[in-house]
Amino acid sequence: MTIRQMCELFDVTPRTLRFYESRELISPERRGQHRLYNRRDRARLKLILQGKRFGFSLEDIRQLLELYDPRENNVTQIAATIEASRQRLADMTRQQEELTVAIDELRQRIGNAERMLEDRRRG
Amino acid sequence: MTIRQMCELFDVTPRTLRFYESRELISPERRGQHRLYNRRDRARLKLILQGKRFGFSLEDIRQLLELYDPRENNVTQIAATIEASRQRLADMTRQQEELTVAIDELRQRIGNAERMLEDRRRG
DNA sequence: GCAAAAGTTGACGCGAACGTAAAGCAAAAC
DNA sequence: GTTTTGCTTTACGTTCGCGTCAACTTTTGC
Repeated sequence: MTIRQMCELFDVTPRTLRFYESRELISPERRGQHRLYNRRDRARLKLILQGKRFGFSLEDIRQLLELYDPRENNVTQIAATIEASRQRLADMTRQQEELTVAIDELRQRIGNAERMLEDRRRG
Repeated sequence: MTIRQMCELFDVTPRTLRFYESRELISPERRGQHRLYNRRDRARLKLILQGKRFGFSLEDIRQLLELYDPRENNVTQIAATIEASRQRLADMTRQQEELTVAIDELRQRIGNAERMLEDRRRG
């Protein structure tokens, strides 16, 4: 799959893909000079974009990707990856709890505002 | 409450508080030249920091704050605020759904990695 | 075979969200 | 009473995550 096809599939620009590659988040094969993306690359990109929506930095995401398909077989490296991942998991569970509360409150606020707006419009 | 007290309470720098003020996210009183923060300011700052953890921009957050305690009484303004807030709510619910799935998967990955690590250490 | 399209590597630019250093004022401590 | 402490504004600097040329090669269509 070419870079253009990837861009259309995931709604990103070529610049973005090359940038992620420069940060070692993806590493497509080369046919001559051109890049070729396979299933693994697509899976990684999907995770990258998801991680971004959760507010993680690209460096955080890079570490998570190590867990999802490891390149390093060093034992201490793996342990470090696990530890970093545990931290991300803690971030995510806390965020989930906060989200639940925040969503509930936001719904109520919107409801109030809607009623207030209706009152204003009538009288 | 002085700027320094705010900083300690919320673990931010004075620069950050002044920056948020310049973006009209908070507007503390003045005693002479000095800033004084009240309960309302603290509530707003709490929401700001929470919004940031959810990955919202300061501009997104500014619009949400309008909903939480409105300054504008203009009807069309209120309607716009409600609409923007609905969008944020949609973002948040989607993020919540994604988070649930992602947390589940990450837990499994960590579990796998831990078992793998144990195997390596033994053999 | 040759132009156009698609891809490549620099390199500089940019907005967001602050960091940081400089220079000054003002109340408070000694 | 002057030195320290705490806050102020002004302004330039920095990092992240790309956007945007520019200049070049490579592949593809006709």
